[in-house]
Order: sequence, then C-alpha cells, then structure tokens
Amino acid sequence: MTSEQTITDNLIHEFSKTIEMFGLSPADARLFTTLYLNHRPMTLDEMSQTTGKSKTSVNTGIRNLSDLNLVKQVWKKGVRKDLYAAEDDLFNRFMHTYLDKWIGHINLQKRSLDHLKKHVYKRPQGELIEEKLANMITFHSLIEKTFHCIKEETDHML
Amino acid sequence: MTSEQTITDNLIHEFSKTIEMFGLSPADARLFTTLYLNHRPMTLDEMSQTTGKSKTSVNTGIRNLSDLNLVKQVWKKGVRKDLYAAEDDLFNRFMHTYLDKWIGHINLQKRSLDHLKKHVYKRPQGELIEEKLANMITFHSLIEKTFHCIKEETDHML
DNA sequence: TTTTACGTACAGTTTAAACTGTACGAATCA
DNA sequence: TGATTCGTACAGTTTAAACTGTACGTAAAA
Repeated sequence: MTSEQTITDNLIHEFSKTIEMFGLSPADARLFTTLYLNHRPMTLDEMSQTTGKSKTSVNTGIRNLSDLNLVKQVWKKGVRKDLYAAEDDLFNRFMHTYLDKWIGHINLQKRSLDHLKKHVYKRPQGELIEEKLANMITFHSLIEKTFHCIKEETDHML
Repeated sequence: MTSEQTITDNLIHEFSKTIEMFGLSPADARLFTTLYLNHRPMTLDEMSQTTGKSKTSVNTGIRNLSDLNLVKQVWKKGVRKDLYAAEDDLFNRFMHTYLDKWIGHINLQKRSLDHLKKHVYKRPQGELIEEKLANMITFHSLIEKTFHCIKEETDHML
C-alpha cells in the first residue's frame, strides 16, 4: 500500500542519503530534508513531532544546520515561536559549504606540514620520512588545485 | 622535548585528518597513514603493535582499506605472514575512490528519484512536492556534472 | 505584576560503533 | 604425521555519540 505519507517518507529517506554525502550526520540530513520538503517554515515543536525526535535534539540539529548556513530563521508577525526554513538553492549552498570545508582544511594542513618539514630536516634519520612528507605536501597542493577548479566551475553553473 | 617519535606521531596525526576528509573513519585513516609512512610493508602483528590496536581491529581495518584499493598485499618469499603496503600515488588513488563513490551514489539516487517522480505525479496533492522533487533532480544533475568535470580535470594532472 | 510559553543548558540514558579476547580452520614447519 | 603459527569469525565488552527529560532563564501575554 502506497500512501501519500509513504512516498514522502521514501523521498526524505533517499534525499537524506545525498545530504549525508556532504558530511552531515544522518539525523541532521533527515532534519534538513524534512524542512526542505515542508511547504512552509516550521517550529521546533513541529519538527520534533514530524521527525519523532525530542525538542532538544531538534534544537541542536537546527543549530548545526544554521552554522552551516543551510537553514535560516524566518520571522512572521504574530507568531511567537521561532520559525525555520531550509535554504532553497540547494546546489550553491551545499557546494559552497562543502568546498569551504575542504579548502579551509587544506590550508590548515599545508601550514602544519610545512612546519613539520623543518623539524624533519634537522633529524639525521629524517631522509626516510622526507620523501613521504614531500609527497604529502604535493598531495595537498593537488587537492587544493582541484577544489579551486571546482569552485570556478560551479560559479559558471549559476 | 621533540623526539623523533613525536614528530612522526604528529605527522600521522595531521595527515590522518586529511584522509578522514575522504570519508574514512579515524581509525582507518590512522592505519593507512601508519602504513604509508613506514618504509617497508608491514604484517598484521607489526601494525597491531604500532597502532596499539588489537590484531582483529587491524585486520578489519586492512580489509576496509583493501576494499577501497588504498592498500595492497605484498608478497615476499620466505615470509609466511601477510604483508601489506599503502599504495603510493596518493592523489590518484584517493581522488578516484572518492569520485567513484560520489558518482556511483548520484547515479543510484537519480534512478530512485525518477522512480518516485512517477508516484508523485499520480497524487492529487502531489503538486506541492512536485516542484521540490524537480529541484532535487536538478540538484543531482548539477552534482553529477561537477564531479565528471573534476574527473576530467584530475586526469590532466597526471 | 503575575502567569504562561518558549528556547536551551545540563545530567543521565539509550543506542550504535569500535574494539578485544577466545576459539578455530587452514597452512606451514618439523 | 603432529606441532606450530597464522588469519579471521564470533560473542562480549568498552567507548563514544545520539538522544531524552527535567529544570531554569527569558520574554511575551494577561
């Protein structure tokens, strides 16, 4: 039996898996999808009810999503409760969040590796590691290049 | 005090974080890095000793890494124990593993969404979801395009 | 002002993942 | 052949994450 509810559930279930690919937890992914599929902004209580999770869980989930700029708070006069809505330009939002995460990480890491490089040089036994370390640095540079490339590509896709 | 051991530990710790970005668990990432930094292939017992994990853990970890084609088994005559080594072309290995994961997922997902689309059409209340579903499909198409683009780019980087 | 309703901090609980030790089959060595 | 040593399956344990309920501060409503 294929009720309306079941279709929506399938849709939520499937789409959440894609969201998880961007590094979100299953719970957060599901929350986002729920919010995205809802035709109007939701309160914490509504989300709690819909997802079957406690209000506290929903609250922390919303905080996570907000930190990633995937969800926004919406104001509606006369409504006392906080209202939240999913950002709707899926591709740009997720790609940017994702690329920023990668590029930010790579920058940090290149710094760390460069720092370690100096210490390795000072060591007599360092030669063995030295080549590997050089490879790692190259590795990071290639990743950086790749993701900068994507960033440019995605801007063309607007 | 900056002993040789501590430098290697730092290196393992830092580099593992990058490996984790590719979707590997902290434990698997650490195992890979340990193997990568070692100048010669290692046995399960050696890895167990070096990582401080049980032999069973190392065993399942190696299986995971092998499934991802990030580690290879090495044969050396006269040595009875299984020997493993990390694949050394980091960028190609990880990028391909990564891109395949993404592209494979997107293909599956497009299929699922197309299938759900038919059911939604049949529903009278389906209009509300319909637009969202269309957006999701577009979303997946854009991701697909992006990752195919990267795949081409990375081939140029050889 | 008092009362009510909301969001969130916090401590405790549940659930799932990671890990370990034992045990056993297969392969090597004596 | 029997003894040893390896890899791995499996059951039980530990550890970390996710989640819940209570309790409290704040702000709106009466």
